[in-house]
Amino acid sequence: MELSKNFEHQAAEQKWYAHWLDQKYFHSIPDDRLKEDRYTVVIPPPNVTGILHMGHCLNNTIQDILVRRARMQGKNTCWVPGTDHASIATEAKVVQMLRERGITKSSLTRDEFLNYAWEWKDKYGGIILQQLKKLGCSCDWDRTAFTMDSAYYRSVIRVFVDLYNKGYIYRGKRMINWDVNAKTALSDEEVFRKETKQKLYYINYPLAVKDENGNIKRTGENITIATVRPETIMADAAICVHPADERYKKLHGRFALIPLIDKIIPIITDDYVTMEFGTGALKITPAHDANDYQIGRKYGLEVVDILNEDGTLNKDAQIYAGEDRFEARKKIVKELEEKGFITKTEDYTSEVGYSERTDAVVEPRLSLQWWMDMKKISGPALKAVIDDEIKFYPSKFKNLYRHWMENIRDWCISRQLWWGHRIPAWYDEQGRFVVAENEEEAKALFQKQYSISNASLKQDEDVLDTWFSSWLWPIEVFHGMSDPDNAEIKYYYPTQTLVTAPEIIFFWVARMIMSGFEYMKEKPFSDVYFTGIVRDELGRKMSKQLGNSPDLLGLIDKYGADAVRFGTIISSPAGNDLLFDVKEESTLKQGSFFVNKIWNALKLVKMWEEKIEPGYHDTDSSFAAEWFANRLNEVKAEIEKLYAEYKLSEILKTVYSLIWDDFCSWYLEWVKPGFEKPVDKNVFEKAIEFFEELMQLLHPFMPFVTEDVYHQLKERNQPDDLCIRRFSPIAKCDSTVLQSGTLLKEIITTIRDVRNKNRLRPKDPVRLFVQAGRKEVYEKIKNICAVQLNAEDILFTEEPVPHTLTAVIQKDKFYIETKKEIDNSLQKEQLLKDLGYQKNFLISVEKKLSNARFIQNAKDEVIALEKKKKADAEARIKAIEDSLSSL
RNA sequence: GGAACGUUAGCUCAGUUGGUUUAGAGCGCUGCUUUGACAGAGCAGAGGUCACUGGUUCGAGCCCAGUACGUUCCA
Repeated sequence: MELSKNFEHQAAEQKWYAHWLDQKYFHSIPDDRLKEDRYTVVIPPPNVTGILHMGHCLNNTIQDILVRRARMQGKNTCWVPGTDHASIATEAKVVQMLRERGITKSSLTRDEFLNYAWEWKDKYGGIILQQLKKLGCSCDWDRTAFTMDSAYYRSVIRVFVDLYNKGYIYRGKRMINWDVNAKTALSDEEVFRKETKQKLYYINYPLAVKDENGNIKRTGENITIATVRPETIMADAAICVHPADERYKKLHGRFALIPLIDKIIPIITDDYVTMEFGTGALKITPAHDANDYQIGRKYGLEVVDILNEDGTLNKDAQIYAGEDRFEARKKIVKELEEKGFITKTEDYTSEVGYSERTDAVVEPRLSLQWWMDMKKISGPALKAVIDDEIKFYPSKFKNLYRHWMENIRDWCISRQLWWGHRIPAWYDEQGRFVVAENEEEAKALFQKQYSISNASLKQDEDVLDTWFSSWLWPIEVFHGMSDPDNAEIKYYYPTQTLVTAPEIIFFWVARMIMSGFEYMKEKPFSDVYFTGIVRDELGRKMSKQLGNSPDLLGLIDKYGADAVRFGTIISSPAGNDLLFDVKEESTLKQGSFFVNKIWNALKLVKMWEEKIEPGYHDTDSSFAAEWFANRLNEVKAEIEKLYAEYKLSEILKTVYSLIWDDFCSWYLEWVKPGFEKPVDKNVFEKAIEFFEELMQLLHPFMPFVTEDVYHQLKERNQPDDLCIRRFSPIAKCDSTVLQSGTLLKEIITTIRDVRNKNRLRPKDPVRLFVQAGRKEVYEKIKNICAVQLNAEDILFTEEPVPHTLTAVIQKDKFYIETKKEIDNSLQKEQLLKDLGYQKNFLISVEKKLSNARFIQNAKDEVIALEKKKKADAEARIKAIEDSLSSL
């Protein structure tokens, strides 16, 4: 069959992906393979609203590499795909869709809205899963899960009820991130911080004293505080200074008055205050700042909330009620200025939180929410990571994890949204509540707890944080919660490797570990591989906000999925961030060039097939095959080690070089038949065999081209596909053969260089004389040398050969005889340069060896090595000097 | 402000417990080579006082301290 000029990626991708699916290679069912012979991975579920960006591409390519390799190791391999329901993002999408149809959310009932939401989800949700197929991901699509599948939904509710009954979940008024436009609590990851220019206002608070009768009198003095939020002064509960701050020592325990409203507040001390910032005096506003809230709790300060849920001031503010917070700020500043309270205004830039969804400035707000007490559940999860029962790659994340776990804070799990798992709390008209899986049970509980039969109950309007469902992912994708102890959960749990982004180490990874120990009494996975952060060529993090993620599907279409996978992995060293050059697409080009190289090597080898002549034996190529077989095994052993450390980019580089350099540039050139020469059948078959193994090593990284080439190499009977071909065991390698190969390469390179430098054209024939100690080494490689160097003859000599070009390789001397005029000056220059290097080197070694303290302290083998270096250098110097004198 | 990590060739990175020839790779760059696998190529080459300053050591890219810069996370 005629091969196309280039690899046609579009057709091949479609063909092979369909074939793999058709053969059900990605489908796993529990079987009798041992525990160590199974490999399970659960996908970090992308948002159901998501579309493929670089982060997904990196993350899922890595998973696919690991999974494909495991499959080729003969393991029962199961990669579970799916999506999460992404409450906030999805609800926003649905609201937007409704708006386009002229419907407002407020005009709908909850059920009506949810109908629209499901409609949206069924129509547009999960596009990303289709995109993962384009990338070649070998997920078991029969297992596609969704965090709001009905069984999954029930499990989340059951977990909530269970944790509530254990006393881990409570309802409380606490500080949260509040989106004043969407009127919902936000999790921290839904808040993004932006450098924002602000003004820092210096405001005088008059000092006051209280007499025994509680009357307040101004002292006539002031204390000046600095704030960027003057509109919140009415909510101040104290002024705080550093206990060691000399300026304020005399004010400890005194009082001040809030300007404009003349409310008296205490002056307290805490070392939280930074003396150098502003005036060193800090206003404490517990209701409107998270840190101030902590201080307020510590000292039992009053909490005055002056904001409504839409960000306007309320009546407790006493002044400017009903005004928006930023309008109120302007007016208050004006009034403060007019009344002489403001002493100074400075420009000030700091990070301000904005809602990812509405871009509103996030308001720290006290709000009645559901919380989870994390200290009660975190213990085993911390221990498992500290003790390396769960291993982190790279391990630096262990510290980060430990720090977070040791300072863990309660988790706000409620969201003021409709799309999600509705909180199973039921309230009566008086606000009393019970937590139960359904209304019927709630009624029974009310009866039991409050002796009220048939209470009129209303379910909580809010839903749970999406992470409160995805933390059950490794369990519930196998129905371990909804159908405990079923055969699948017993077989697949715990999973092996979790591949995820470091950003969600707390939100997701830590919580999965906690839920794993809580509900399965066992870790959810053994290894966690954290990918780098994807950045653009300017070093900026790729994000939705910046819109600097490339169009992956466009790139796959242009360069092919294999090239995209190559480009992603090659620029992603383990444990480091990935700088993806979107502009030049340089690594994608490199990937597609690599595909082209492989394709051309295939064309070359296939051409030989027709030239096979039975009975023809090419003995010259036997060394080449012997060397390559050893080289292959050497690399296979290296790769094995690298996989154990998840050094995937290193593996890809190694295989790339093995294919391009060792196989194409050396091996194929060494066995290539001469012009119009026949081909030895053995040579051809060996080449095919090596090619197959190379494709196999590369397959996890570049599945399409490798599978295609595998089938081009030979006619195959089903089910002989590369995708499921078992790796052959790694044989020991013969270092003598490898050394001879290195010598051969060095000879070819060096003599080519000499030819180059002396302007000998490749076609100009030469004769080569070798003056070497061990001739037997040369017997094996000399014919290859002759062909590669276009040498008419290779002869041994005991004496320098006059009127030749010379070269020194290792300890051996080479004389190149040519009919062309020889320019000795170049030769001399080169040799002198080399000689200088060697002499300097020798001096440094001799210095070491003549140092008594070195001889005294260094290990024997180190000394022996230095002595060998010395001997080698001396031999080389002698060889170079001999060559020089023969010129 | 606190913490963690990093700083090696123009760019992106390797460099294993300090000694393995006065530092390696890929890409880029420079020169040469165009009819048989591939110019999306081949062959060769140039390019680095390992951020800085001290210290430990017979010996430091590697260990220690400090400085500068950068990134991330937490406030």
